[in-house]
Amino acid sequence: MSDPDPLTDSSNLALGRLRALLDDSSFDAGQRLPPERELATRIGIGRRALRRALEVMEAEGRIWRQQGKGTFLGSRPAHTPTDLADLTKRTHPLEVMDVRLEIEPALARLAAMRASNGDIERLLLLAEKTAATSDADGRELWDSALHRTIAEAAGNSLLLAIFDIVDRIRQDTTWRLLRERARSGERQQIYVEQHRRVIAAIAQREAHAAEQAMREHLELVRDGLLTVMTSPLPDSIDRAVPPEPVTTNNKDRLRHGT
Amino acid sequence: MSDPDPLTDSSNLALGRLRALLDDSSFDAGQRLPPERELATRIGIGRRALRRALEVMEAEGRIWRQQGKGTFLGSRPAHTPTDLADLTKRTHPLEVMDVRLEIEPALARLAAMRASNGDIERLLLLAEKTAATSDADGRELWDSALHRTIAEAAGNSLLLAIFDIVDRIRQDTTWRLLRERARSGERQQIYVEQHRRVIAAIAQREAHAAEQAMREHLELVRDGLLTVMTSPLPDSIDRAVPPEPVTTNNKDRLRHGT
DNA sequence: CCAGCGAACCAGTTGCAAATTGGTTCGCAA
DNA sequence: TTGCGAACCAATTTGCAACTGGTTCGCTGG
Repeated sequence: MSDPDPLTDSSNLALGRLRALLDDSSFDAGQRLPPERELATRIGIGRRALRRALEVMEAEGRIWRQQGKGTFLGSRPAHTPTDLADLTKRTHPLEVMDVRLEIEPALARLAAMRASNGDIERLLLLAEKTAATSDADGRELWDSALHRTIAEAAGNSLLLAIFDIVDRIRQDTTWRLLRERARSGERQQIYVEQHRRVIAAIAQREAHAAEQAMREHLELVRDGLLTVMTSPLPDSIDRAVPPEPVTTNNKDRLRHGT
Repeated sequence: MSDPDPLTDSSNLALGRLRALLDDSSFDAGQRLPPERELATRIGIGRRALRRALEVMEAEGRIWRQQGKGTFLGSRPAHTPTDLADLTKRTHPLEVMDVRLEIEPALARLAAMRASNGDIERLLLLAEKTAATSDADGRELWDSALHRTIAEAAGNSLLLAIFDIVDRIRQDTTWRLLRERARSGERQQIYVEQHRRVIAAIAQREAHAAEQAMREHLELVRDGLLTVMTSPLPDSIDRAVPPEPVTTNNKDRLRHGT
């Protein structure tokens, strides 16, 4: 084997000076470092060498960088609860199903207790529509509308908002193929029947039955997802590319060996 | 009683012309109307009269307006799931407690199954801290940290994000007094004991016991909230002003009677 | 050949000023 | 009293400039 990782002389020099600067200077945690261009001239070294050194320190977790913002000491601050846009990057389908299994049976139970007659009318209508639709897109739309109507009928605005969050993540485009495969075939018919059962329980105000029916439905959906995820793919379907790591430092990489 | 609502002649005229313009013209649903100033001159009427007419149509649900954006046809679009900033305006404490009762027992159960030993160490430490603190602020902080640590230990990032959303709403400043009153007195000691029980169940990996203990805890918290909300206030505490309706159309109101 | 450098360009972020819009007040005139 | 125009206030959008890290390029000196 060749040398594991020979930093170039210049980068080594930069790394040393950078550590010295950060260790004994007045930089506090969380503070922004000077921009790379300035830092490079101050240390007396080129920007490329500096960036290699910064990359090392970022890998060590001592700094973090973001394009357009700057380079900061310490570890990347935790996500605030409100930035849900990229939640889909940090979760995965099974987590989502676990959450649905916690929330939607409760919604069904509440709906059975609090749904208005108008809600129930709409639910019955949706059940028909779902059963009558054959194309994949249509099924998905009606199914989604059905579950959301139940969530609305539960009459808890906060829980509805949470349902919407989960639903938006669930509908993420990158999981579209997954959903389609999980829904195909004979499973769809069972889903329709399960929907009917949930709605019937809600219409008859049987809270416990509604909760249980919804739970059984979602458990089957989860099982379908599991089956699809663990069974091999037919060759015709091209796999999605695996997601990139958060930082896209594809260049300026340290060279290994020769 | 006097006349119920005599629209002024000018406003009536404006309303008629506006309806005509909207009905037979090429304005599609969701489209933005021309600005009021332009619309006023085009119809050939003053802006005040136009605004009265627009107010009527807004009340009818045919249009909606927003300062700085414009006037739009159709009904106000539904809230997107991502704008959580004002969720606290649309919910209320009992809804929040209902949601917590759905989510946190599940979190406790998952935590019992998946918590690392490090998590459990932290939980035990937090239980001590909570018990040892006496001031209200401190209790609130430790309590919050305790519940969140359990949520973290559950190992479901999506559920954790949802917990954070609910927790942020729960901590809304306008409910601060409410929380303080609900926590006062002998209830606090029971809470500490309940926390201990939840943590013990998690530490011993008793999933069902953890879930049940958390549920009992939250039910007591909810009962405390109910008690506080239904019992009369001492006179010394000034009540918060009731929230304003969404739109602040306090002027240009149609005049009733004489 | 190549490690290192500076320069230039790309892309994401921030801040600010201007423009636009609905919301409101005011004075004037018929 | 009623309606109008003008002016101002406040929320929102838009465009731009400046600055940042990310990337590519060509040059230089060994």
